[in-house]
Amino acid sequence: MTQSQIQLTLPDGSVREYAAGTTGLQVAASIGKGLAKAAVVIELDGEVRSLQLPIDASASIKIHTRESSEGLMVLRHSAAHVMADAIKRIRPNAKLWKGPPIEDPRYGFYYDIDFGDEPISQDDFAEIERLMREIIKQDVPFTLSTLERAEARALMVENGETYKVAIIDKLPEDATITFWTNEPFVDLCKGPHVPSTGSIGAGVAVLSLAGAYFEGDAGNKMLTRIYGHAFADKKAMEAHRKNLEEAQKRDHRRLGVDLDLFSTMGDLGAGLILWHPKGGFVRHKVEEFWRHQHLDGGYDFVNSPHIAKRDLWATSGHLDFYKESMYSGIDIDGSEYLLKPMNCPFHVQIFKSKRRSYRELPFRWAELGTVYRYENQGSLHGLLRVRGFTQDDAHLFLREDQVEEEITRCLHFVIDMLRAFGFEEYEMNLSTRPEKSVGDDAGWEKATNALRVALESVGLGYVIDEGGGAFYGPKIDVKIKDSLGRTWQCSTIQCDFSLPERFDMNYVDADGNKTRPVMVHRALLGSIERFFGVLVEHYGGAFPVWLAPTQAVVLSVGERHADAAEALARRCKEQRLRVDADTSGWKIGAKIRHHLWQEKIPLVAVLGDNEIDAGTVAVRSRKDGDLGTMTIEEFSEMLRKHERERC
RNA sequence: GCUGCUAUAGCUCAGUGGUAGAGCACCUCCUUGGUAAGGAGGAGGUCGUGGGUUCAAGUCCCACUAGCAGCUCCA
Repeated sequence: MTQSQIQLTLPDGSVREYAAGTTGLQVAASIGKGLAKAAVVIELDGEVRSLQLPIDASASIKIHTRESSEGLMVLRHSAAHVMADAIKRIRPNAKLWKGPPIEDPRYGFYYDIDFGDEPISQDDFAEIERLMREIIKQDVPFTLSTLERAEARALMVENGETYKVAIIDKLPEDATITFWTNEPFVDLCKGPHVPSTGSIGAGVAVLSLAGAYFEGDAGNKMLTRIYGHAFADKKAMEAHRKNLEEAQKRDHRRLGVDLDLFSTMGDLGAGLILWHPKGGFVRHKVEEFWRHQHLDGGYDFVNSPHIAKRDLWATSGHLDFYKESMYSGIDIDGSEYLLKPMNCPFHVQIFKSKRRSYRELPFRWAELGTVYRYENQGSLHGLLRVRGFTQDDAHLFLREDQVEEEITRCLHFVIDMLRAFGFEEYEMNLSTRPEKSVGDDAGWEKATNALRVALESVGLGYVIDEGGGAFYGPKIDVKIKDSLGRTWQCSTIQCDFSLPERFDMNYVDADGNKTRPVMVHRALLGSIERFFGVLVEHYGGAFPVWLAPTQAVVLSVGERHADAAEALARRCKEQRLRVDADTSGWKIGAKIRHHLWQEKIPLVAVLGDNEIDAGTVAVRSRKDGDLGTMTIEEFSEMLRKHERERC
């Protein structure tokens, strides 16, 4: 093989020979015309690269089409350039900062721009999109160029791109400064890009606009971030829009109003939740289940007040670390009391209320404790981010030799609990020691190891979040995936080296010596408010029979069936089944539509002449459709079965 | 907290300085029905709150409160 020949290994293992300097596009074309057309980028020895660049050395090669996630990332990056190009045409004085694609495929790409005194609004989106389509239609090639630092700087100064100049000035001495051009637009950029604007296709849209701090620092000036999205084709874009609509229909804030579950408005203040009777009932069922699980799991229940003297929070360290998110004091008899942001200091006080022996450990103390934290107004969000919420908190006080087993138990406990609510997929994180932290290396090592052993025992895989631990100890976070594939963080298991020290906790060990217990914080559902919000979105408001505030409605067909319907509902209620009767004058079709589809009640039981004669009901399920007729005994047994089996 | 947007009936929304509107929901009546909307009528609003401009403000301006999309933060 001469030096001017290179060998490219395809993903299927076959090897092809090309002249050095052949472009990715030419390689794709040599494999197939269709591939050349669909290709947007290649991967050479794992590095994603533009198709239009020459390949100089032998490598393994993979050609990504617009369908692959790598291909879409590049497509979106290129679309960001086209959007910037379009924006500069209507706002020539706008200064560009950065415009990357976004890893999470729910979002596409954005560009952060300083519009100065010529702001942009949503009304401009249509024009930006029109210009983008025009640029895409013109099929302008994306070309790479490299400039000397001085030239690069001069070019950006000339274009008025002060932010880009700043980026250049920050680049290391030996950095290669590259630009990508799609005439007439030039952008300081590493690439890679699609071959030409035409490759972006018709699946683009400008979607929203928001503020974003320069360099992501809240101390800096705020720029305008414009979000867009790009897909392989128009159809995929439409599918994405449909998805967004579906998510919107499931939005717990909307369902909270529609189904009369809870409210956040009213005159009580931001981030505070009113639980209406129906939401309150679901919460009751969740908490009832939670209590039963904890009793079975060897926990004891404790309770603590909402306020405590300032000193308690000074000792615990909360005042040092979280002062700005704690509510200001209440004066009681000349002492300052603070609203509790956490339950742990109280549980520590319970531990300290008497001398503890190693024989008593482990303690597993659980509390549904309501805490208050000041959250920035702008981050409040329905039930998911609030200022007052109830944690399903528990603290374990352990001997060192119990840590590994207890943490493993905890993690299994979490999974069992989440499964009951239909969450089957998890993402687990192990967060290790951050820079600013307390405790010694050996302690961190031991605790982190105990968490790792627990994670390995459940065998669901995990990701290490280096330095992501709390200042007082390492932690495991469990994220759940809902029915739309979105992830939510609820559960956390955290080791704590700080509080036992700060509160000088100890127990008497087998040798009669005072010994520090190990403390573990854990929350399974996290915040009941937040978990309920996730649950509403997960089920789309259609709670399963065991959780539903109303499990079934008996529908009378005509006036003469009203008494029988009322009687049946009453009989069910006597058996603690949550069954109502609808004896209104509506037609049967309208009743079914209302209860099953609008109120999202799991079951309806139709009662007319036929059923009364036979002593049956005609049952229809929201989930499974027509269940046919069944005796009243069979009907109530079915409800009881759902209740028992939590489905 | 920051940037932008928003606030009209229980809900969704229309109303571009000159006497507050629709659909759904609600109430009443008619209809007494057979598996995803029967019909008629009625009631319901200090237009988020407080200031200002104007002969006149739901509409324009300012502040506050609350919400939305992000950003920052999240023990």
